[in-house]
Amino acid sequence: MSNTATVFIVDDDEAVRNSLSFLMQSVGLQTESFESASHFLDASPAGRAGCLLLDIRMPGMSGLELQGELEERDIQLPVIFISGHADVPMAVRALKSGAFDFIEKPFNDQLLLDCVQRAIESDRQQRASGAQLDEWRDRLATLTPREREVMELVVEGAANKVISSTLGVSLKTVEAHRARVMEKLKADSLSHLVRMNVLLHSLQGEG
Amino acid sequence: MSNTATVFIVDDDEAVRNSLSFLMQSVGLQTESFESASHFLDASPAGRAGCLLLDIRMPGMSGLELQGELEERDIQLPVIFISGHADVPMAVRALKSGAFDFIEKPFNDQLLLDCVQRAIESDRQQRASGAQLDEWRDRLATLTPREREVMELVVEGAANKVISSTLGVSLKTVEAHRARVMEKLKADSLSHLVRMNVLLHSLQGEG
DNA sequence: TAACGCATTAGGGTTTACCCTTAGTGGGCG
DNA sequence: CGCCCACTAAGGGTAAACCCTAATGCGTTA
Repeated sequence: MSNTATVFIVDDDEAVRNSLSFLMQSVGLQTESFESASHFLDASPAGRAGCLLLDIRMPGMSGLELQGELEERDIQLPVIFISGHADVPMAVRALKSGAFDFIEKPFNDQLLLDCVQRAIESDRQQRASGAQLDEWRDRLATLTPREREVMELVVEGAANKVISSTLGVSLKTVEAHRARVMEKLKADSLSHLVRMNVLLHSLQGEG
Repeated sequence: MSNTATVFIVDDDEAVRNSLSFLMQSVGLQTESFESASHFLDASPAGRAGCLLLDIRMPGMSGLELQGELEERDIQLPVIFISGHADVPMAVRALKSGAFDFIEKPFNDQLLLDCVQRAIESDRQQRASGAQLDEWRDRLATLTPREREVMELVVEGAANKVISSTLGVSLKTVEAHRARVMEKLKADSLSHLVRMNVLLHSLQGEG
């Protein structure tokens, strides 16, 4: 997996791409440039770490449309918009759609580099916590329907006795399911189990 | 407590204030107008529900400065900026500082009303969950230092035996502290206790 | 059809948590 | 000084959770 941070550059103007790419490489950042949104999407950047420098006004798919498409495809990459002819509504829409920043040309080189570094760091943290959540989701997927049912009641704070009467099964059955839940989820304690679930559900509701 | 949603209007232009106020009242919204940021702050809007329509360019304290001051004072009110002479950096700064929206004059009446309704609804939900968190914080404050210490270990998943050796006290003492923790926090189960803590800590880290 | 995974039940034993009562010590306060 | 509170600790009992083993029925799949 290419986990090295990459600064993706999408701009229809070759001079701009080269300029940005040069600037990024001057501080040791790895870059990949694309002349259009569709070229970028074709390169399937899913799973790649880093950030995206995106021109907002381009022939074909616009920057805002590409941002929407990335959202659609669950490709989480911090997007820094760069535009020379931007108006306020554009900037507002971009930021409300989750853009990391919105920078006007001409820009200050150092400010852009700082912004890129923050975006990359943000992406890194996002991926770190995301990886943990993915692992939990994978483990959760290995539970049988019955086990998941028992788990939910356990997390809600129900005692085994309550769970057994709720599900209409014996106490011993609940104990068996519960033990398998703890084992499959690699939860070493009840609090661990509850924390997993709370964090999974809270992020599930947001995203 | 005045829990009715109020649309606060802060603009140095009386004509604009009247116009906005009239528009809001036309759909039954309660309004309060202020000619400057400081007048608004003097009215101590802390705890009031609703949203804030804020002109970005005013004599004295600017809209952006007022937004910062509200943040400083922990006054959480969705801010909708309204400006006739805004540039992109202003809008970017406002939104990155947490503004609910940023609207340019001249604006479409219906769009602004929709925005205000969304802001009020957002504020309502924020307050609902905030009230629960405040109650938990209050209960947490009633714990003695030792009780809090025990609670943290319990939440981390440590068994009483482990806690007793960690703190260097007897098992019985831990049981006593633990029982008082559950009682004071009105936690009816271990999962309840863990959920409280996770939610409190996750929001503590963000805000 | 045989093997497998799944859900279910069960016994027996160990460990842990929970509940109630009692009680000693040290600190701060009226 | 006496009182309240935090912290400590104990005994003793009940309930719940945890661990290991074992068995049955029921679908699906190899």
